[in-house]
Amino acid sequence: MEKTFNPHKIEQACYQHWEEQGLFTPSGQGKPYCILLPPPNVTGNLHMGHAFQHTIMDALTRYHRMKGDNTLWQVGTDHAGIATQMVVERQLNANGQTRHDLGREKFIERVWDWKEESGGNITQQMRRLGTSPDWSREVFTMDDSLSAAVQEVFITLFDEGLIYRGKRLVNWDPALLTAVSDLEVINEEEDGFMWHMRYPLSDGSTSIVVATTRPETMLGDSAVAVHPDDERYGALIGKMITLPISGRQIPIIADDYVDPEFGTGCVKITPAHDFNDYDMGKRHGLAIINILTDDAKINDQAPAQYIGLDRFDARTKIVEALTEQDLLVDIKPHKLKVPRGDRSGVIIEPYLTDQWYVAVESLAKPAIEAVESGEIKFVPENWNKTYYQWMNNIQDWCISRQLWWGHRIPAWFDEQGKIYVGKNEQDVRVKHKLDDSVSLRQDEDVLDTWFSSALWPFATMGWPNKTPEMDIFVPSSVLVTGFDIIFFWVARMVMMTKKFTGKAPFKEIYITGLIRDENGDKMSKSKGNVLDPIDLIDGIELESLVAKRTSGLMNPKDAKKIEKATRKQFANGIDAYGTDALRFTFTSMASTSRDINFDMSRVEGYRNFCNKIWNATRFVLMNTEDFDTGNTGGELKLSVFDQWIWSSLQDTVQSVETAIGQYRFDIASQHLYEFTWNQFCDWYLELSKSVLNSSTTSEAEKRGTRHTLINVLEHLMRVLHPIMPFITDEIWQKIKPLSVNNTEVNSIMSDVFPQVDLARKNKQAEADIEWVKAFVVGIRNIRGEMDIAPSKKLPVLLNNTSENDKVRVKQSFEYLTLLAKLASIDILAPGATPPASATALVGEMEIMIPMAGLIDKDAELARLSKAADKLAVDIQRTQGKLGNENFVSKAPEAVIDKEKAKLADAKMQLKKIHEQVEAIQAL
RNA sequence: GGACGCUUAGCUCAGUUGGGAGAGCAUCGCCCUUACAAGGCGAGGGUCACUGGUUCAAGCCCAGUAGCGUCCA
Repeated sequence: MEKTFNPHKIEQACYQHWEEQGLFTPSGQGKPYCILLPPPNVTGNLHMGHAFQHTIMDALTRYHRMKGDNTLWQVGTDHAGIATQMVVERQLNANGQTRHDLGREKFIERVWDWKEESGGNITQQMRRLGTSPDWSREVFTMDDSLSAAVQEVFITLFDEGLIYRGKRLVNWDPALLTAVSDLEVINEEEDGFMWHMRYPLSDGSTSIVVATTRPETMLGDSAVAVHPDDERYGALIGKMITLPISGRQIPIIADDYVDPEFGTGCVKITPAHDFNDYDMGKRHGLAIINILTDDAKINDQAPAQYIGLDRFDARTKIVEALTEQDLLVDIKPHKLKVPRGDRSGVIIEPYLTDQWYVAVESLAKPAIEAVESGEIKFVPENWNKTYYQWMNNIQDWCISRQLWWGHRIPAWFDEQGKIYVGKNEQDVRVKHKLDDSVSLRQDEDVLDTWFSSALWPFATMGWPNKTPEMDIFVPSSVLVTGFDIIFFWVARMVMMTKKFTGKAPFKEIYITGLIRDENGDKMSKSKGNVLDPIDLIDGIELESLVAKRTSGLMNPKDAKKIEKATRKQFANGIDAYGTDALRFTFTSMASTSRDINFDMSRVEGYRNFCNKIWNATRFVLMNTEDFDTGNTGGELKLSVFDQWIWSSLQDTVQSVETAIGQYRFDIASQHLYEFTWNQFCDWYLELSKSVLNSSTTSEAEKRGTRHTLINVLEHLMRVLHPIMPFITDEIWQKIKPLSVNNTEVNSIMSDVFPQVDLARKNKQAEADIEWVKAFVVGIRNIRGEMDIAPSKKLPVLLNNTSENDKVRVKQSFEYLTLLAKLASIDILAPGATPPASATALVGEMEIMIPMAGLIDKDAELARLSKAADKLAVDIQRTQGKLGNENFVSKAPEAVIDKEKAKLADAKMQLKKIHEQVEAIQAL
């Protein structure tokens, strides 16, 4: 083995082996365990959030697989209507073409070509992360099987009256010319203005001033609203206004939606161009006047001079016109939330169009009940509030998109506009008895990508066919996802799965935190703080990192700032930390908090952890490879520390299992780290040297320790495997032949997770080793504080020893000497006068290092005085408690006893220190 | 405006049913000790945001204040 762990050398070959051997497919035996991968966007790249969640899903998958469950991680990608269409359109644009030049059919062929060539990027990146989904079941939301499910669901819902067509306001992207979902609209605060405009009353009596952020929409105003209780305007309610520019007559209405404090207290109402105004318009029966075209230009509803103007040019012209007519009262700077399309970046318009909707009310009810009844549990539980809040205010779902790429809506219109829904035109004709004299035209629109994603839990299992998977893997075990898509995806899956299978889509929903940068900022391209998980695995040069972060920015002006910050933070680029270190970092950070600030120094720490494991293995192999480990018989004599490490391992396995059961991967990771580094490496390996390198230990003892070395390590690799798949398999391949594990499987991932063996628990051995540690630490302490070189071997005297101490000294002599670097250990006879010494306590036993020639008198006095101060504080506090009548009468007995013991111990220690101080001062 | 969350060591974070404040990284000192300098040994470092309450006892429970954040409208 090389001296340093080199992840790059092992990972890819290891993964290839797993995949070629088909190790990711469900065993077909045992309890079903299933995780559904939230299908990533086929155009996407693996980002830190994916890497984090995929690590958790993979750890769960590997753990359950090793526990013997029939484990399926269902994988696939989502066709991402807009994103994918845009990618391909951009390629066409580069050649001076548009999708219209190709026509719909040819364009869709081009998209499929693109998907075949480049659509697998993210799944390749998942492989780099070591994930173990069943690739043989990988699906794509546009596959025939899923498309069939989409059609079936659409037709059923339509036939039941739960899908309908309606004209209402939607989020309209005027660049992409499609409706978009709320999820695809980013509302961010931007600087704008509030224009105060004067509207004269038709009777010429007076005028009122309205305030708006969008003056151009006045062309579509159909009322002015005031609060019914607003005394300023009460007399005007019901009067008419002559709208400037268009000259239309509109009423002044009263509605308590109006906030009298905001602006002038008068609000212009434009039902066709604002969601709130639309609702108010419906309440008051106002005209809905659409003044825009699909691409957000002024349409022919407006006076001639404005027709065809872009919405922002129209704004300028209108403001000018109002100024000329002296109707513009004021322009105030104003911060407002501006909705922008996340793909196009343009401002989204509320726009009146014909769309398809799902009536969700009847679907929502069972979905709410599924959580209320505990059939589905959120982890952490608190997220169910967010879920309820949304589900109880749920709106009908707009499912149509004006795109070419996606599941085309299976609806046909005849010449009168009557709607027929069916699988295809033939099916529709048969179903509705339409002969060829009726001409039918299919709806041009496609379905929202989330519509197919909502069917993921059962469509991936073969629905609408009756398949074994439908029985075995529905409901799935747990959904691992971020809170940002509870509404858009999670809730919809629950509704659809309940509706079409009667079952829940999953039993638990583990909501992970969101990965942010080390300052708590969201990672984004425009901030230039994005980390690519693959770069953390493979490493990246500074120049490449700068180039990557500054290219393709929406706002190229940010490049300078980003470059500067990047050069500062990553002066030497990023090291190659390897997949296992990255995964361990993610699990270590997976606590219950909802924001996770990703700290690069943690990755480095866990890379070092990998190296520690690697080197511990080197040590174990050096001492077992060419030796008898007792596999083929021969007496095994386990030392106290052999028994202790086995005992300690049981606790670790138990803790890890408990933590995983509660989705506390941070706790699981901490136990693994602590055991591996602080117990196994720091103590056990050191202790083992006393047996292995000694000429006085028997062959049976050596065999016992070698046996323990190799087999504890072999167990440990299996416990670590779910989180660190590569290094554990690599090591396991080397050490397994030397261990007692005689499994036939050819990868650790197919082996079993170690079972807690209570017979290996050994309280006596644990207590003995705790005593040894206290002994050794006591001496190291003195050595460290007195600056005594580690190479200097020390003579040690023991005073005030109990029988138990004497037994332990005898038992542990070899390794005490080795670990504490001792020259000798002598037990003082009772009543003997010890020489002046530096001392440490193990219980009541005093460990004494004679000062002569070694220890400075003043330094030792200072050390003792510091310890005495600490004890004095403890004693005072404890005495105070025990002196408190209320405490003694009301606190539980156990707590009181504990305090008493604490006090006695501290007093004993302090007494000894005082004796020491006296002895040394007397020198 | 409504809902939720956060504030613990220099930094990033744990802290179970209330009962002696923890980890990693960073810092300081000593050490190339035959697995590991990506290491070993030792040390220092906290008014648990603030105020009040409940309790024998509060980082933890309750009320309020301040600051920060997210989602919804």
